[in-house]
Amino acid sequence: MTDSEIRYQSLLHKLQQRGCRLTSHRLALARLLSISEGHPNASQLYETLRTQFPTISLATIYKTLTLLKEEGEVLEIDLHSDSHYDGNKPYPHPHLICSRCGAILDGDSVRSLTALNQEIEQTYGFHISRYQLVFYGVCQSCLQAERSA
Amino acid sequence: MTDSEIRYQSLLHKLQQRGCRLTSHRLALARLLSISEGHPNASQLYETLRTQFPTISLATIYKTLTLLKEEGEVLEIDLHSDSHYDGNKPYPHPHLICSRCGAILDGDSVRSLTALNQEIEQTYGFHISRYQLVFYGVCQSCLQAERSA
DNA sequence: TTCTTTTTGGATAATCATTCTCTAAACATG
DNA sequence: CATGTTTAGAGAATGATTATCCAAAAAGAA
Ligand SMILES: [Mn+2]
Ligand SMILES: [Mn+2]
Ligand SMILES: [Zn+2]
Ligand SMILES: [Zn+2]
Repeated sequence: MTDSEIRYQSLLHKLQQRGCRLTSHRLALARLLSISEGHPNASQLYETLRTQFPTISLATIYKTLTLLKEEGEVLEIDLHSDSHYDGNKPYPHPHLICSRCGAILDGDSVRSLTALNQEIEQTYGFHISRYQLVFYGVCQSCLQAERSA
Repeated sequence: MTDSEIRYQSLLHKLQQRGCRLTSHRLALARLLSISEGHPNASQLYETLRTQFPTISLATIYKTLTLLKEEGEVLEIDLHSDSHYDGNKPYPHPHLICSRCGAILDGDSVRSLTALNQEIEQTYGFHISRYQLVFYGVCQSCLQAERSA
């Protein structure tokens, strides 16, 4: 069983547990989220699904995303113009956004994050329940392309 | 000269440098930003100013905020529903948002932030130009109020 | 100063992501 | 199959933000 299939089953399981009807639209969205490497927004999900399901509505995308968010199976990333979604790593983790190519990259695998969280809790007596960390700049491949040009 | 007056003069200076007209509306907004301890959003600024300047428009607030953002004198904090603004610390710094009382607190004075930035640049070969870090949770005073209750 | 030309502040209208509402379809039960 | 209940999802509404455009202010000519 591949990673994305495990993810897909997990999404379905949570929807079922909640007693939601597993319609073809919802199944297709869950699959798309589980196979998406990037971090699509609602419109991108909509446009992709519309080719196979011409009658699907944007509101259905939003409502199902909200369900999956509430079940902790999808992470919402609030950006300036809209929200993007991560269906593979539904826990808080840093994201790197390239201002050249627009890519939204995962920035987990940083050790110093736990230290930062601890320092915040200690310094400010603040009890953290969740965080959102976004870095804006230029990604590795864009930097390399620039250098070799 | 108080801190907020220094800040006020700095805002005015940048608007002048840019060749902007220093209207009463703009002066009032600059002053309000410089004396605000919290992190108001556009509507809050609007409502506050409207008592003294009944003809001011929300669009004027937004346009002046954009000017000051471009001049690096105001930091915009993108949150889920709207943007909030910091006219006193216009450089990126962490914010702590309390889900009980709604306060948006400054979370500068954390040493581990530079380590995190360095780790991101090294691990991912990403060139950071700016970041936004928001912690959600419960603030110190709300925790204390809860304990003593 | 007075008239003309140019700039731009800011009120109003438009936009667009997101949410609300309500109908029609799916489900359960007898 | 009939009848009552739930809910998916299409279309309408909302609300923060942005674009447009007119009037007022500045600049320049005479
Ligand atoms: Mn991610
Ligand atoms: Mn701040
Ligand atoms: Zn890039
Ligand atoms: Zn609080």
